[in-house]
Amino acid sequence: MKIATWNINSVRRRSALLEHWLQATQPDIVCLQELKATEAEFPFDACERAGYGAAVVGQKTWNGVAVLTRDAEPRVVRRTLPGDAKDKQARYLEVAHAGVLVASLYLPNGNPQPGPKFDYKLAWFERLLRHAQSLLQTGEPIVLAGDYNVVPTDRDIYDTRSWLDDALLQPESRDAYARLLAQGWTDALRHKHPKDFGLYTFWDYKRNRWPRDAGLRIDHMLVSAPLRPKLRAASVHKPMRGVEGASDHAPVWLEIAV
DNA sequence: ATGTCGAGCAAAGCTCGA
Repeated sequence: MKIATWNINSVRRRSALLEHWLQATQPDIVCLQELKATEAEFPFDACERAGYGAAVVGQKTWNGVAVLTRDAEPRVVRRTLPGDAKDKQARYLEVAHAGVLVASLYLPNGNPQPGPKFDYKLAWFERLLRHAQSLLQTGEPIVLAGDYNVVPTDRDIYDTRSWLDDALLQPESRDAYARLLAQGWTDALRHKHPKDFGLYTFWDYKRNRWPRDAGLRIDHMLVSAPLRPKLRAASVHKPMRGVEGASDHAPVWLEIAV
């Protein structure tokens, strides 16, 4: 079984690209982030042509997450991250499919820091930590996939110099991610490539960063203990960053033995 | 500070967010 996650950076701008990519790669489950669209604006038709059903948590202009399932309608488990009923940002969606619980999450960017946006990021992270702990305690096969907006270590970035003040590299952000892993989650991509440098998922549009391969690893797939021994492969679909009209993120995928 | 995208507002170039 193949599961993928992709920060698509506007699902309307890239609906044709999404359709072609689905047809070419055929993952069983796909998590999308940064739809920049409401549910009404979501290209259900393009997904359907590629053979996918879709569940969408959308919002006008910003954020937005979705989960697509091949040859099936997704069974939605929850549409919000628990812990703050006043938080209306579309950043979390949980679906059950083929015996796996899959979450598509879009953690707040947090820039500029310090400031209210960074505070929101850290508060969202604490909510995720609490919910992830309760999910782990079920003992079920679970994948938490998405754009975490965290560069876990200096191995996950080309060079830290121009990013030292960025919210993605702050010690508080990295500490929260480390505490999440310490609960018992496995970072699938890093687990399969423990020593690799150049394992990136995001290349900023600015400053010629894609041609220079000046990337960051911020899109992660965390799997629960029952899935860890079943992990066959995990990788980045890097060519998708180089196509005409690309998102600034490449898809990440993993394969589980069934 | 810079750089490049995408969306929104509204009719063109700005602002915001990333």
